Amino acid sequence: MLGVGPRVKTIRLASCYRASVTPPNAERRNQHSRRAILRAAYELALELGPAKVTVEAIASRAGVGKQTIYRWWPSKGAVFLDVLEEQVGTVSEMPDTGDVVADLKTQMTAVAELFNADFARFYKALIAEAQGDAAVAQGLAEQLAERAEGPRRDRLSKAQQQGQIRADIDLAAAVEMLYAPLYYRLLVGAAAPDSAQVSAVLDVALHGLAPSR
Amino acid sequence: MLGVGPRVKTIRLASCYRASVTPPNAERRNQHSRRAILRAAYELALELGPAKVTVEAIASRAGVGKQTIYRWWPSKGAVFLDVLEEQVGTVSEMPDTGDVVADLKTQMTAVAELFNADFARFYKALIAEAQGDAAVAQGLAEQLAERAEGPRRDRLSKAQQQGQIRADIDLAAAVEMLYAPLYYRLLVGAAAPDSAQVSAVLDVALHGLAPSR
Amino acid sequence: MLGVGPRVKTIRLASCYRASVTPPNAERRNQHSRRAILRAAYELALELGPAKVTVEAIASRAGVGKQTIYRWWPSKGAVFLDVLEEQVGTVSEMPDTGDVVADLKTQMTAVAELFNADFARFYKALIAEAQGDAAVAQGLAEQLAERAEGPRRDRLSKAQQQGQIRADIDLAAAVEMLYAPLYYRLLVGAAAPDSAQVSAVLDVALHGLAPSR
Amino acid sequence: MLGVGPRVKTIRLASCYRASVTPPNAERRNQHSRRAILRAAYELALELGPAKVTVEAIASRAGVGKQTIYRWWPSKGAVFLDVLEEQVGTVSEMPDTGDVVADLKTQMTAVAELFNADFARFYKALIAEAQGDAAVAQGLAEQLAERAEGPRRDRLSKAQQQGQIRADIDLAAAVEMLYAPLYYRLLVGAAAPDSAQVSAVLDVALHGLAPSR
DNA sequence: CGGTAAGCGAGACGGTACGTCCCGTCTTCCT
DNA sequence: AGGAAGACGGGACGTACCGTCTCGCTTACCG
Repeated sequence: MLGVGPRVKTIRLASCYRASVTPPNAERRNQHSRRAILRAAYELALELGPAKVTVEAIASRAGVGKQTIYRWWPSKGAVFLDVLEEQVGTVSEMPDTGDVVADLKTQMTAVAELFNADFARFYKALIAEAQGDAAVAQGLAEQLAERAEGPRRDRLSKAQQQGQIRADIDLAAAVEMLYAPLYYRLLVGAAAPDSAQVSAVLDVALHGLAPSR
Repeated sequence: MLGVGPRVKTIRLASCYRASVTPPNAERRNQHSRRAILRAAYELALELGPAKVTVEAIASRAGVGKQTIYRWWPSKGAVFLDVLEEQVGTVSEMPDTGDVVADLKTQMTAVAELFNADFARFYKALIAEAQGDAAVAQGLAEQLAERAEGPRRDRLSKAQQQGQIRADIDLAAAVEMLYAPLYYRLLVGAAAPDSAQVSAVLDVALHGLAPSR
Repeated sequence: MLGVGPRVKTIRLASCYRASVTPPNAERRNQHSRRAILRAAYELALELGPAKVTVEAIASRAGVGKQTIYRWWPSKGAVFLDVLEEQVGTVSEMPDTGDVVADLKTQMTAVAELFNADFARFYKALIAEAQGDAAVAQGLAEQLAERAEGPRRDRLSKAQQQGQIRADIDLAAAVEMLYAPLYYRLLVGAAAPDSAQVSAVLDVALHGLAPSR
Repeated sequence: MLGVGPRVKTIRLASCYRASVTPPNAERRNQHSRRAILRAAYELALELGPAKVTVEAIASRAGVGKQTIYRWWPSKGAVFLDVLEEQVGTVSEMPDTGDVVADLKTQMTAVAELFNADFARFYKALIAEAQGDAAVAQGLAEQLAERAEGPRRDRLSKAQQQGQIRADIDLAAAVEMLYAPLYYRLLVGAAAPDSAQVSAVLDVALHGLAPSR
């Protein structure tokens, strides 16, 4: 019957990456298949919308065996995470013209536009996936912290040193306040993020809610 | 003999047309079952974590036929939305002591605590569900807009009239800036929201990033 | 909120068009599973009686996924038909001692006994299934014609050539007359078939109703 | 919840008719509903084919509440049995012209025609139902014995007394031999019964298989 | 330079959950 | 009280995917 022969190569370890005793040899990995899988996953997320992408559909679209996916990624969400890494390079850089307000406006607007584009469907799929898969959640958080929040915090830090920003500001909180509204609208809001929102947020963030003395 | 002839496969629902059907008579609805279903859905979301709750488990836990769920809700997410409506009444009220900053701190801290409690797992399940179900997404957005953002905006509006807040502030943006960081951490951040975050956010929000003249 | 909008109901499969799909690869079929399924179906038909056997019970008893049944058989009845094919070999052979009357008595008694044994419950289940499934009905008829009636007709034909049976007899009708009473009692009669019935039938069949000249 | 209030009026007794402690008052029975139910059951059996008729469909077609069916019949099969009683009167009479062979041919041909007509679908539905419902099986057997076999046996008996049939014939077996082939073809045969079959059967039955001395 | 072991495509397998249909019981309201 | 209507708890249906497991087939390395 099925299952005879040498088995139990892998030990289940749900929330953690790869636990096979004989991991696949990465050097022999077929890069063509890898790219086809990432591409298919991205396309399908755009086409079908978040949460309707299946592993079988990815494999089929990529012209790949299902096992090839499971050999290299522990879950569908992990594939999505890899896709993300390839897609978001574009907006993770922070411009630096010397004018921090202008730079923030530039970059926040770019993010808002990204969240309005096709990419939004994919990103929502990934975040939904993360709610049920701790490894994906962690990967997403790390990606966000290192690739997105880091440069933003650095930019604010520089501005702070230049005196464009108050010295006693908690920069992490500042970054969250500036960008979280964009994520909020993406994930739970009725409206999509736009440049009007960016302007309003920047206005409040710069001058504060308190009336001027 | 059997099985000869062309293999057939039925087409996915969506590609067949749909016809409306007499809706169930709401007056005869069994309120006991309704409550048992909402209760079971909430408990299971807490116990199993987001994305592992099944309709069958809800029905079984509630001592109810599956059809009774499908009769009254179009999807699992819709059940979650109804649960939400029953659960969040507690934090949707906005205190009004006359001191808007103190009130915000009180209420934001309450929300942060809620997002740290069991409720967080449930809320994440709901938001994940919303990514794949447009009706749930819309319901969630409406719930948020009407029950949560509305009172908050109203409170800020009153404070604005009292001169505690600048007159030229976009209140919707302000509310988003204050609360979005909490949602951001709940859904995508590495850390959970806490009172330190609340303090930092309020500090930035009140006095702004710009250095005092 | 949720659930507003027109209630919808999906249309029954039959009214949607069907599309053929790649059939499974018969070479890779797991013979162990196949046998376990046939065995489980037979056992359950005996234990639970006709019409209480479910596909889920067969799959569970066989230690098999439901899909493995649906992959290889179009319906529960088709499984039963395959079981039949494996079970009835025993009584489909026709003895040939040279004395056609003795041979008929031997074989008809064997059939009567089969219809009194556990097998009867199974056979009734199959025939009931056939009433609602044209493919099963056809398969059953073919099985009967080829495996049962054929050899019987052949035996009578040989006897006819040997002068043991009138030359102008319609052999198909003769076979039906001899065996149909057994099926009749199995399916609709109050009493079960027995050797007394066999004797009575043979007596009438041999010498006819008409008084001797 | 459901099920509070006075309950347990009826005791389940699967294989037996009616076991309510307070049976309904037959005098107050709505004869209009009764007829509508029988009529709907018959029509649906013809239209949908055997085994696809549901109680809900009968109730709906008859413009009747489901409970009205369950109040007066223990099962769907019992309804079918009642329908049968109304439908088969026509062919249960046995003609008596004095010529038993002619009479048999007349009546067997009538039965064969009935089994070719729409009625066949209904009758097959009933017999299929009987395989899974002992009460229906018993009712069917009784109906058959009393209404069909009885008159036929009586006719043969009379012919026997008149010397048209051998004195030492087992009349029950004779009746079975004559009519069982018709049922056989109806239920499991490939071909439908017809007048050619009737003639062939009568030929064999009258003169026997054995060669004339 | 031919053997062998890995990655690969394909897809069958044991499962779980889906959303639907229908069962037989029940409750409500109407006649 | 009987009946039309239909909500209810339950259970089976046939389908979609899951993640695991063979199968042959390249393909690249190694003896």
